[in-house]
Amino acid sequence: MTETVPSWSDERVDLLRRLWQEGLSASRIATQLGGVTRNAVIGKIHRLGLSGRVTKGAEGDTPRKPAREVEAPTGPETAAGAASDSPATETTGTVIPMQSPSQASAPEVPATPASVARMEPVSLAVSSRVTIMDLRESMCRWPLGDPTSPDFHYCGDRAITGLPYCPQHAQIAYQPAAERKRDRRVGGFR
DNA sequence: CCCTGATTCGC
DNA sequence: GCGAATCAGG
Repeated sequence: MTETVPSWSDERVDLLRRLWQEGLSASRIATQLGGVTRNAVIGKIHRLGLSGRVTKGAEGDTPRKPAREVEAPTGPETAAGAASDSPATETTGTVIPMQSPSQASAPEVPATPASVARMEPVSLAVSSRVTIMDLRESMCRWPLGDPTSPDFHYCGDRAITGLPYCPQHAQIAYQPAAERKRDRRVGGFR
């Protein structure tokens, strides 16, 4: 099978854009895309020019940090690098509408997870149903409920590092042979 | 320790 | 262009 997932196909880039715009973290986007790390996602985000999701117009003053200061010439020439820092005018003071007019397929309110969570009153019967979307590397993947049901979700608790399950479910999943030894009955499992 | 994004730089 | 390594922070 030639399941090649080489570069950023249009579909993947599109998905990346939407997920990023929706506020998902880079690691989660990477997990969902598959085959890429969060670094790749972040790198692509920057290359696409949509870095820095603006959530707060006022504060949130994030001073640009050097991040990597391998060799510092510590000379007058450093001004050259620093001068070319502001590519575009920042701090316009205007709130970003970020509502593209050509944004088809958005006739109604998109109702992003964030907005839903915000307007969450008290009428949420199910407490935090961890779906496949919410699953992360360090979350317990113990399935709960009927996989064919829309109610299906995962445990979602903190998984033991290196294991797919939380301590409780890992205990169920990995029962020591020693304990089963004396409890072993003839003719079948269970 | 878990996570987040930002940046640099070798490929 | 890509992304691992790294940085810097919550």
